[in-house]
Amino acid sequence: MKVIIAEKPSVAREIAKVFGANTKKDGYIEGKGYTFTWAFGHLLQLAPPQEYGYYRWSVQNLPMLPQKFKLSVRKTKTKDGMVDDPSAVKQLNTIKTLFEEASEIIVATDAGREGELIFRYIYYYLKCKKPFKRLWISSQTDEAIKDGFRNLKPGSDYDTLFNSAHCRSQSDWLVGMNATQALSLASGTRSVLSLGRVQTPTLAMICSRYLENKNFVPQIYYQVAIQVDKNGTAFRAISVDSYKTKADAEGVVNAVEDVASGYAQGGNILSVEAKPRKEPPPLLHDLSSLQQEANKRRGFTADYTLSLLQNLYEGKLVTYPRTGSRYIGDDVFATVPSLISKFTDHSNFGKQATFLGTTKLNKRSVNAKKVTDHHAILPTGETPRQLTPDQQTIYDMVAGRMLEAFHQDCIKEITKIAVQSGAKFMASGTVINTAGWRAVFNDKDEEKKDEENASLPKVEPGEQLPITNKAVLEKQTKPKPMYNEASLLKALETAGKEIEDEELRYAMKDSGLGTPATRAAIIETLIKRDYIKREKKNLLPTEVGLSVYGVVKNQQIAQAELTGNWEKRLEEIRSGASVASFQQEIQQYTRTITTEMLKAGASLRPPKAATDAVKA
DNA sequence: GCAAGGTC
Repeated sequence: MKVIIAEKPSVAREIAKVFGANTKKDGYIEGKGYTFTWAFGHLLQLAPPQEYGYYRWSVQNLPMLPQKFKLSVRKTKTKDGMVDDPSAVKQLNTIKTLFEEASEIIVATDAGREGELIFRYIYYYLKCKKPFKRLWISSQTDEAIKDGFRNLKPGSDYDTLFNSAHCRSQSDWLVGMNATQALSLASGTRSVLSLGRVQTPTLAMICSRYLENKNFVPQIYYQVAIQVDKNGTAFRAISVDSYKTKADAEGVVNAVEDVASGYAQGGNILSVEAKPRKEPPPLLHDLSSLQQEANKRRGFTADYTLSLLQNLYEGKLVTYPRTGSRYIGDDVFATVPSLISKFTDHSNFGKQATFLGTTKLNKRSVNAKKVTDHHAILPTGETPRQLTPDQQTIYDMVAGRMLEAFHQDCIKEITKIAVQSGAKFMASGTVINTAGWRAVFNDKDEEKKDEENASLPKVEPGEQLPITNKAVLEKQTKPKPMYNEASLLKALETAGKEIEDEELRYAMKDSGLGTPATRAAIIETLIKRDYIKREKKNLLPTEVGLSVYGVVKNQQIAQAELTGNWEKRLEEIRSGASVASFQQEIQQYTRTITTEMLKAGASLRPPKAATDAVKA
């Protein structure tokens, strides 16, 4: 019997369906001589410190450098503390039994570093010796699955990928566990002051932006606005120059030849420029872009959006949610027309779905090379029933984005009019000629914000028009805004883009900080540690967060570069480089950061603890 | 009591 193991039940079900296997058992599916089982993500993790004899938090134990790492069942929190997650224990037992009966194992965990780790940890934990082959596919259409099974790879082809995954895992443990204990112990408080490769740079970003914003000194400057009239249609133009003092601006405003000053037609049209601009549709959503959009439009937290999506996914209404790709392959694209046709009766965008049925689809979101472990989020075509209002919101964002992504370009005309009257003034306006993809949601709000003159009247160069109003505008330079969940998610995705070292920047180009699946959890961790808090839509550091930032801000652990550096080394390991030298470096860094935190953490001691320390 | 990674 061959056993196929997937990363999650949904994938195992898809594969079983292609084989025509449909005998459902507890924890697996049987049929056609195969058994299809699954994990629930990581069932196993690197064992916590106490399993190496580091029973209590103590400076004497630091740094904790286990000779050999152990694996233990994923833990879950109960009222009696951390216990083995019962669902993981049960599934592991199922897998164990199936592996014992197997002649061969086919590994169908996600095609990536963590997918490899999920399987190998299970395989080694169960001390399994059965031969295994690797299924390597990035979409779950019937064709992709069949094709993948015709091209099964030897399991050993992925040994170096496992090595890089294992190194990632161990390095995060070593640096995170040790730095956390060191800082917490040194601070003398009883609270946990956690540090890690991802959470600490994230905290640093929030704190540094907060301080930059708070210490920003706004500069006041002035501009002059005039109102020009063309046959009863007024438009506003702003001085091209800005002025340092109010007096300068008043000088300019006084020179404007407006009607009130006795000039019937004092506005001289210098030039009119009208340029058409094509605006291609947005790409399909990945998790992060959807979280950002839901936060902007509805104020949903990243965590809440993920949980709504998970509900929809479990209800088989949307495809896999924790994807980092905004593209689909040609195989999935082939199913898009029929997916779109399911929305022709939709109350909001039925009309656009019907229209798309009659036209050539835009293929901007179709690129198999940019599909990684999973493709972009799509509706499945199943009919939703009884969604909560928030679930409906998210579902509509997924479905609506699909319609947008395959729709036509939006064609705009951007008009700029230059007016001379004492000084030079400019008016600009945007007119949408063909809505294209923008017809789907028909949201005008977003654009109106920056385009005050949505449309401008037709004028010709050389025309002399009356100026019906004029005023001095007082303006201020603005600081970069504080982070909110949307802008932070974006920043995490693109973290590393500004790294100077080209190699490190390259190593991070496809990753950023954290992964789509973990970014929401990182934000929640920082909140749980009392490092940051939500205030209205913003994420602001607390006193604790700022003082931890003060201690670590110049350390490597607070820089996105650390991830870039690791990614570069991990990629080298994946292509065959030695594991030992990277492990040596990590051990050395663990010693360094532990010493540093034990020293620097003392500055976090509360006044009483500090006095006690002096007495002692 | 602690990381980051995955998922119900």
